[in-house]
Amino acid sequence: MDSPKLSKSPIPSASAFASASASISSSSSPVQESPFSNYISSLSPIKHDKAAHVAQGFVGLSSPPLVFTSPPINTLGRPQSSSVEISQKCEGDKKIINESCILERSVTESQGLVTDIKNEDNKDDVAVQLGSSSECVDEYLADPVETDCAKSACSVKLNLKQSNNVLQSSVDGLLDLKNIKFGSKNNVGREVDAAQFLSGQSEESIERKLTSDEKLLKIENEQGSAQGISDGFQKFESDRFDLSSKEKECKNFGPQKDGRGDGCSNFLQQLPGSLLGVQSYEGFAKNIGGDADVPVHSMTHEASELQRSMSRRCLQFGEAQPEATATCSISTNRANNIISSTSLATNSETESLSSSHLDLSAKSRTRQLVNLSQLAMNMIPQCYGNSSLTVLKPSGIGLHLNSIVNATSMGQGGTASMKLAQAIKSTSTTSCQTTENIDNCSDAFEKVSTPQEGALEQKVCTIAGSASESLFAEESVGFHMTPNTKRKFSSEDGDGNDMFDQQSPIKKRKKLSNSTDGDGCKRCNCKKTKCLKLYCDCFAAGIYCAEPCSCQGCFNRPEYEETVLATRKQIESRNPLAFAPKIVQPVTEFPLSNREDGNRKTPSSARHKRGCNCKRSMCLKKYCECYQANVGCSIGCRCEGCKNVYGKKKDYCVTEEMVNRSGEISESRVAAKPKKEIFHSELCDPYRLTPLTPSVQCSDHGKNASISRLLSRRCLPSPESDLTVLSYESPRSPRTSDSNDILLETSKGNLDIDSFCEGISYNNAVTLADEFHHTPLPNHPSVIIGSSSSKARELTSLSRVQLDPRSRSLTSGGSLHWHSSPIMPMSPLNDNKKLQGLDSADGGLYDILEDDMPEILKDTSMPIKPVKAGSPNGKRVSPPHNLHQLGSSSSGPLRSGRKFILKAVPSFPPLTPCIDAKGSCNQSRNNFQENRSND
DNA sequence: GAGTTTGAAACT
DNA sequence: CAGTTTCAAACTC
Repeated sequence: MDSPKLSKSPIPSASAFASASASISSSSSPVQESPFSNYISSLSPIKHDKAAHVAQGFVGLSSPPLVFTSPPINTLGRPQSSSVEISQKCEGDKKIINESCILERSVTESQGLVTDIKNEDNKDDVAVQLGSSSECVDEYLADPVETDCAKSACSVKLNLKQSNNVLQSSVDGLLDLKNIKFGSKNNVGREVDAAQFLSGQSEESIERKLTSDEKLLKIENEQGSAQGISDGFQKFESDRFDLSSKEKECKNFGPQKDGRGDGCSNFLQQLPGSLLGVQSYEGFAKNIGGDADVPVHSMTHEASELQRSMSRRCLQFGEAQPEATATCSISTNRANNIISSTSLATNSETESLSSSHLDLSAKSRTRQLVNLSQLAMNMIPQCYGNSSLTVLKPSGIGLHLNSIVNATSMGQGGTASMKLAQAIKSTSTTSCQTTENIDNCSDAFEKVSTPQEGALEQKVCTIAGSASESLFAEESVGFHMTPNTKRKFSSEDGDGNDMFDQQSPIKKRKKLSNSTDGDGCKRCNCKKTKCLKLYCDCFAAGIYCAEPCSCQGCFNRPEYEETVLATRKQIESRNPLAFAPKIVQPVTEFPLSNREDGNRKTPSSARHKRGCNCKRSMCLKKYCECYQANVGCSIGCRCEGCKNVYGKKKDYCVTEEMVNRSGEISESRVAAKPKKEIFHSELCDPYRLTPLTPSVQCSDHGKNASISRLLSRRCLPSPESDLTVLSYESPRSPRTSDSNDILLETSKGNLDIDSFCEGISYNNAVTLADEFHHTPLPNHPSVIIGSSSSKARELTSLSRVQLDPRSRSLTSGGSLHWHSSPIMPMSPLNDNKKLQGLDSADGGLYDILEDDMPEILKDTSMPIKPVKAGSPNGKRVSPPHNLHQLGSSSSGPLRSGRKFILKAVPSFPPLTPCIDAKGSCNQSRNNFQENRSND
């Protein structure tokens, strides 16, 4: 994990903000970029922890910070920056009685930031929102009670609105001011929290500051600057729980009725999650008190805890996700967001629950929603329109063995990864906090929630799990849900803090239950490594050792956080992917027939990133990491006599072989293959080396990187070959089948994001990212082709070449690309040169991306789907044929890529909100279709 | 529970 | 990069 310090240090964030602000002005693109970074960060524990790490995440990539700063998604960058600006303005203008001026300024600035997006209408909206936000703040400050109520109410509304807006916008595929606005709004609120929080200021100090500001604000309010507080409040009371109505309003999305809404949200955001939040919450509760089922007191208490936890979470998650500023917790917030958005259902119960919850989480929600939406857009354009839930899941592609075990056994829960915990560090809370937060949330739900509680909770859990899992692509890439989380959920009390406290009885209980419950959580028994090496499952999984552990001299504990972090850094320096999930789920699922043995269907054709090296266990024992992870062996495995019940390497290879045969591409590739790969392929397929190296192979952290390079190069001996690969895959070849499945799912309308996301192989993710960055969705067909993990690489390389015209020039630029929003239209035309250059020029960056990148990013699943859907031509794909044709017919690989795309495109149509989101995408898409029709 | 086996991680 | 050592989990008894 990244050093917590980085995440802690406000400086990075500040710089990020500044850059973000700058980037904001540039256009929506920056925003889009952030999601990837987030994914990346989430996926790789290392990067997650720190906000900074986003930028740092792929240090090697040299991604420009600005890129990451994308506004909405990258809450860090934009939000903060905007918030900073706003705050500065506010402070500077404190004396200014006329809010309108402030608002106008803020609006103007915000508009300036959003230069590209600017629309008159939007402007109005922005102005309204901004003003409202400021008003809200002022109001809040002015009248603690009423404002609190109003705020809470507003926050609820805002949350809903924002979420709705975000969702809607996402659905609409619109990356626009709204998102930006939200980001900026959020930023405003955050700034206070984040800045102070990060700076280590105590809540009290914050409160004092607010108080001081309050006076000024009060004055402003008195002058009637805040129109709507009273009105809004009244309205709120009348409608406060009418979430549906709010939601409608949000959907209307027009200028927000109440400026307050924004302001409230802002205010909430500003709340550090400390006293302010509590106060607001209290006020809210008091106001609502009569109606509230739960005693105000308890609610307040919880609220305070939630706020605190939120803050912590925010920090943690913020680190976990670069995008998130200190304020939001990703998993929980997301869950909340999702819940609120998804379950916005008008139920009073839900309302009450959501209201309390929303208030608390309001800050993060918008952000999260934005992030999610963006992520979804970036990652899964097709799914973008769908609920955030779907999006979430995808993120968690890779998992540590521990995580996997847990995940498999658990299903939902998971403890916050160490990474997250590290993020927490800044807050001085332990890693357990994440879990704690979750617990708190769950508790809050329980207390506040009504009958739906269970459902909501479950949703939350699911969401959290998905989020964690996904970002692990999310980290959660990001987030690795560990057994601990599960425990907490399961446990009633679930005191997150105690989670890691070995001595706490609760832990013991948990341990007992856990050990027996088979949550799958591994606990270490390290004796010599002090749990500071990858030998330690806990450490490797990014979690602190807990009570269940029997380790000796353990330093993998919150109290030794610095040591842990330092060690992690060291290890990461050696192998950036050391803490990345070992199991990746390539999109490609081989035909069941291939997995005969796979009696236990490998959940999603997941594979071990590096593959196993079993010699004697025949992959039938837990010695085998593949087996242990319940995944089949793949080409990447060097195992001998593989009998993995989840999937024999041989089968895997056979599948590849089949593909190859159909494509007949393999030979040329084989020639190019490096010895190692040949060796692998040979193992798999004596006759033919599988041209496509499974993503798994790529995953060898350091070592594999080189391999991956070789592979990519091999794959790209000629642009044509690349094309061939693409074309080849595009058809319904076995490989494509996976993609097709995905498409089918999507077409059904039930995009199984989870599976989809999970399905994305680590490498694929990289590919995907590249593709996204480089290519607009319309062009993605090629990407689609690469759905299979093995394909992923080729595709990746190919996509790079084809998709990213800049690949050459931007060797390091890869990072940029990576970060760049997927939406960014890529120049459809790529030169063969680029392809060629790709191999050599890409160099480390690509390697990093491919090998190191979370598969989610790489995953071309998105494109795949379209391909699949569009794969009427599936058979057409005779590999050589396509290659040559493409190559010959089209002047260059690029062209061939286009052709391929054309074929694939047809399937796309349904897909993508993302694409639709941007006109450019649509245009390209249309063009593409046209070309296709012409062809 | 001790000892053995195993393969990943770490080291050279 | 390959080989060796170290380590801890998995396994066996």
